Amino acid sequence: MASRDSRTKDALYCRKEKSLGLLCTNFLKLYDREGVDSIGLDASALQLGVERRRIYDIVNILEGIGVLQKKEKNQYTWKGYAAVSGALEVLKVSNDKEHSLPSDSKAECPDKCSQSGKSGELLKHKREKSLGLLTQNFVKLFLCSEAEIISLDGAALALLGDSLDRTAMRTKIRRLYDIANVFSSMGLIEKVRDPGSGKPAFRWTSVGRSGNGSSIASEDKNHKRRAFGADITNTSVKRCNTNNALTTEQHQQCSSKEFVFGPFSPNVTTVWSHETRKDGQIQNSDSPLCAYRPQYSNKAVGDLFHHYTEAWSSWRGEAEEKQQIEHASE
DNA sequence: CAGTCCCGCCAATTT
DNA sequence: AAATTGGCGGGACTG
Repeated sequence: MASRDSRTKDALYCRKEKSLGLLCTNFLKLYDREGVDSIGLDASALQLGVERRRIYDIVNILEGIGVLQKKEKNQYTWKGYAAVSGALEVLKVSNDKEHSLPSDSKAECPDKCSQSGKSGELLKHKREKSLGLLTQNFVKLFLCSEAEIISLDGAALALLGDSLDRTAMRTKIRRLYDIANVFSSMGLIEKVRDPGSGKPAFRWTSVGRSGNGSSIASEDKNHKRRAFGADITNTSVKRCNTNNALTTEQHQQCSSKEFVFGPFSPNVTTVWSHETRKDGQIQNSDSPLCAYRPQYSNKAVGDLFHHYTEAWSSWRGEAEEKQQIEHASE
């Protein structure tokens, strides 16, 4: 009922300090050291100074990339960046096998969904809307196509299957923002401007895409989001914190303009975003699967699907890195 | 004003 | 029943 708010005054509060991306950076920094292999959610929340809920977000996304793996209640196993390459490869393959767009109403569980009788409409597969699955599907969008730039709107549209529901779209996009922030903090993607519409979009930062290059490109070499002076503990004023009056912590203004984008190269080829009002510059291929094209009431989705089918014949040489997929240790 | 996305309510699951 | 998980989206914050 009554909510604690109206802190319109002394808010020395900086939103960026509470961002999921920063939290992720700190989380990773906290566990990316030798000797670590078990992560307790309680400890994480405590160490990072955030509520449990936030840890779940980070953990679920990270697990989708293979950085972590749930061990048991409250416990996750640290797999590290090294496991990302393998996880990404697995995602490509899995996408290869699925011959239909993943949607919210389509299950893809590998096991037999022996759901006999019993109107199990209620006991829906919870994975359907999990952040983890969304994360993986988002990755597939980048890895399984030639598209260089993808906007969250475009991704949401594609991942949504159809249902042009305004509400569903908004919710999906909101989730995508979370994932994008985490990925950005890890350097997996970079925010760019859609040259066509000028709207924000993301680009996968060469990790897993054509050309082996190297596993996980940058883990911590070029972070634009500066962390705090030296405190991993992200304890600061909340937007509307009642108790827990912290002393006047040294609040260095984090706003200003200090975005240090690396040497970008405004070089794009394909654009994934609805409203793509560019010339028919979209490369057209003649994949046999292009024939199968469900009637999406939206052109954007159609294009997206086009890219998917186009990607079917892309990865052929998968026998190059099949080593880091294990999970032997505990 | 258009993007972002924090925050935490509360439902679903698990213990 | 209590404790964990984690959808979901209102609405505050940017730029």
